[in-house]
Amino acid sequence: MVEDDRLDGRQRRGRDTRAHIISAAMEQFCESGYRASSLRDIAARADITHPGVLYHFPTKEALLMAVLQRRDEQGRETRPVVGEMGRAALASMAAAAAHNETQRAMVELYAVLSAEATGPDHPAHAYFTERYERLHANVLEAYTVARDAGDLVDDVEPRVAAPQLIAMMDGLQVQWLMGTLQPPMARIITAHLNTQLRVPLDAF
Amino acid sequence: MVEDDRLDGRQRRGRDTRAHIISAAMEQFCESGYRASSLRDIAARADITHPGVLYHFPTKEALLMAVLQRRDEQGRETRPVVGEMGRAALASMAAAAAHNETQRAMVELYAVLSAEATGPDHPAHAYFTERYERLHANVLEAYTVARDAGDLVDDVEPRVAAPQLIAMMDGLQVQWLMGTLQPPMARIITAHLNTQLRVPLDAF
DNA sequence: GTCTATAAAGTGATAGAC
DNA sequence: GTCTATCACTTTATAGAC
Repeated sequence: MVEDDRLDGRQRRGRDTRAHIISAAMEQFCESGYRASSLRDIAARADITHPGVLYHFPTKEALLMAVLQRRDEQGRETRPVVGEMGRAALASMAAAAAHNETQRAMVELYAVLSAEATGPDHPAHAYFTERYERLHANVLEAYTVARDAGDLVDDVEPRVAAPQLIAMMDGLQVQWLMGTLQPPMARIITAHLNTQLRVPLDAF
Repeated sequence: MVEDDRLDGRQRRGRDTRAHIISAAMEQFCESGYRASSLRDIAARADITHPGVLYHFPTKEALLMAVLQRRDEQGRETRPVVGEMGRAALASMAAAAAHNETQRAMVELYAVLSAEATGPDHPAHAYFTERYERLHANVLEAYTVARDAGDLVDDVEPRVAAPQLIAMMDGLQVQWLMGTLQPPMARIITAHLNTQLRVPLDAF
């Protein structure tokens, strides 16, 4: 019988090439965005040729979607909000900001891609509108629950506070990537939340 | 004597072709960003061929810088802050947000470009770091003056409040472009400023 | 000052060998 | 499953006519 995962010929890595390509694409998209990244750049990073990449992903766009999907699967960032309630969910947003500071490549990917995907014709446009709507719904609920629990200062309106918080996190990431941000992102987000919460969060 | 601005031959528009090209490039960059815009696209908009464009601007990068420079010259947006003091300067940020809502193309240009320009190798990287530093300095001073005039709630730290406000404005623009923002940007910014000011601004 | 023509390089994608 | 070779196209930029 023939071994199913033999490594003869050029088949060096067995079969998880697919996962390896996604990692390479992730790095490349992080550095240059989607449009400016070529399949050849990505292929080179994965130690393969570009038709090799296209064997696993029919188009460049399919590869992009695979990258975004993999990112979603491995969780983080919007996930912590789900399942937690009110004040705790808000605190986890500050934690996410702290976590982001250790993930420059990921932050870059989302900053560049979400701006690119602003145009309705961009292949990731639907992905990002859905992502923003989901995120907004989660944060809105967090503020609503916190208010109903009496955790918020009086004049905080969830419908205004939710887009504010999301915007602040996104905007800080650009300043941070640009290198023009002085204090840590988490500290700035915590300070913002502390103006809305009756009992302040612990500082980061 | 030969007329200096004669219109013989193909020289239809006299000499302000240069300005015309910049306008065309501005529109194109707005819609597609820098990297995805080709000189042919821009040339077509200016009713010219692409070598015609390259006669006036040696490289695509030079054209980009001309677009950004022209934008700075015709003022707006960061300008109102200069010369105004404290509370008034902060109010003008909310006014800028309102103004932006009538300038989708411009907002798009800056959102896409500032994310692209995050990478140190991008041709507009220096432009944007300088821009952010200048903006930060202006907003920082606005908060400092406002605080010293007793216009601010007690625990507002200018060094934290400045990046917060800038981030919120940038982040809201992405949500707005994406089409996932419910209330008007100006209202959201005004609400934020009103949590910091002793006497609230008029609503927009 | 603007054109046509073209160079030189890069793009996503396909065909077919191994 | 990955390669080489290549297609059809687009890109920035240049040369030279008018």
